Amino acid sequence: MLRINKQTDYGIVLLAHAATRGAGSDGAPLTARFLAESSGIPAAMVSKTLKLLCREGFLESQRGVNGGYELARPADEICIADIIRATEGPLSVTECGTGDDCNCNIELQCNVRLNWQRLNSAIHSALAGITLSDMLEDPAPCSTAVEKAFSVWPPESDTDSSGNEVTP
Amino acid sequence: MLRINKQTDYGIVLLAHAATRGAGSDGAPLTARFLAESSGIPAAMVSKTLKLLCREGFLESQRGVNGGYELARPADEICIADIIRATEGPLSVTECGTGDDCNCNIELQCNVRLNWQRLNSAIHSALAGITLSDMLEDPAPCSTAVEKAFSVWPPESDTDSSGNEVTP
DNA sequence: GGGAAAGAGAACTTTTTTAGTCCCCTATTT
DNA sequence: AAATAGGGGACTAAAAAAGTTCTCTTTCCC
Repeated sequence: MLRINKQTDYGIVLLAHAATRGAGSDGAPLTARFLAESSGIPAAMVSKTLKLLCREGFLESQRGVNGGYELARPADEICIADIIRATEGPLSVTECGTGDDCNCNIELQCNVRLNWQRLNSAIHSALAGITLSDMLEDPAPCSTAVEKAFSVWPPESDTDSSGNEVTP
Repeated sequence: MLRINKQTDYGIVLLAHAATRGAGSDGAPLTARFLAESSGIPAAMVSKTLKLLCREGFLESQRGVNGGYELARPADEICIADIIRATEGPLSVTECGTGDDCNCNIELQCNVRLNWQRLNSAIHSALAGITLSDMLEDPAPCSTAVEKAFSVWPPESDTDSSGNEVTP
C-alpha cells in the first residue's frame, strides 16, 4: 500500500546509525555484526543491506580484521530519495510513471496516467528534500525539511479529509 | 518503487471514465462491460474494482437491465488520497507510520522511524490535493494542484539529484 | 411470469514480490 | 596461518497482488 520495503527501512536506520557514530569518533568503522546487534535487525539482512549501500556509494567498507563500514559522505548530503532509489530502483508511483514504456492504448486512460507523473515528481521532491541528518533530528518539534518544502495543511483533528479516522 | 497497486490504478482510470461521461449525458449509467471494453482493463477486474468503489461510496449502482454505475459525487470532490485509502487501506509509507503499534525497541531506530510520519503526511497531502478532475486535465500545461500545493523544484536536466539518469 | 441483463459477494488460484537465509569467496590484520 | 571482516550470489519460504470463477440477487421488458 504505497509503502517502502523493509530493506529500505533497514537501510535508512543503518545509515542513521552510521551517521551518529560516524568517522572520527574512535576511528574504527562499524561492523555489520555491531549494527545488527544495536539495531535489532536480523544479521543476515544487515549484512545484505550494508553491501548494497556500499555498492551504491553511501558507505565505504574496510575488509579484514578491524574492518567495517562508515559513511562515504556527510549525512546532510544523503537524501532519502537517493536511498530509496538505491534499494528499490527508480521511484515511480505507477507503471506508467517513467514516461517511457507506456503501453496504454486508450487515450483517456493514458491521459490520466500521464498526470501521475506530476504526482511522482511531487513525491520525489518530498523525498529528495529530506536528508539523513533530518532523520536524526528529534521528531517532536515539527520543523523538518518536509514541512519546510511543503506547506502541510494543519492536521486539524484525528480525522482525514474524508472524515474517517486515521488511526482507529 | 513505492508504487500504488494495479487495482488502485484501475480504480482511478475507471472513475475518470465515469467522470467524463457522467450522470446527465444520456442518463444511462455505465456498465462494467462497457468500462472494461473502453478501458482495456480485464473485465473481471473492472467488475471487482467497481464493486469496491461502490461500497466505498465513490459510485452509485443500479442493478438489473439498463443498470450500471455512475459517480456518486462530483469529480472535484473526490481526491486521490481517498481513492487510495479505499483500495489499499490507510496510507503509510512505513510500518511504523501510523504511530500506534510501533514495536521498535531501539531508540535511535524509532527516532528515525518517527520521522517517517512527517513524510507520510507530506505524501498524504500531496495525494489529497489532487482531485479526479485534476486527473482529467491535459497533462501538458503543468499547473495542477500538485504543483500549486508544492513547489516542485525545476527538473533542471534529465538527471536526478544523484546524477543518475532518470529514464535511461 | 419468465428470461435476460445487470450488479453483489465471496472463494479460489496463480503469479509476483518481499523477506530472509545460506554458502563459499576474497581481503586484511596479527 | 588463523581469525575476522566484507563481497557476491543462489536459494527458500512466506506474503501480497492480480486475476478468475462461481453462485446469488435485483430489475427490466416482453
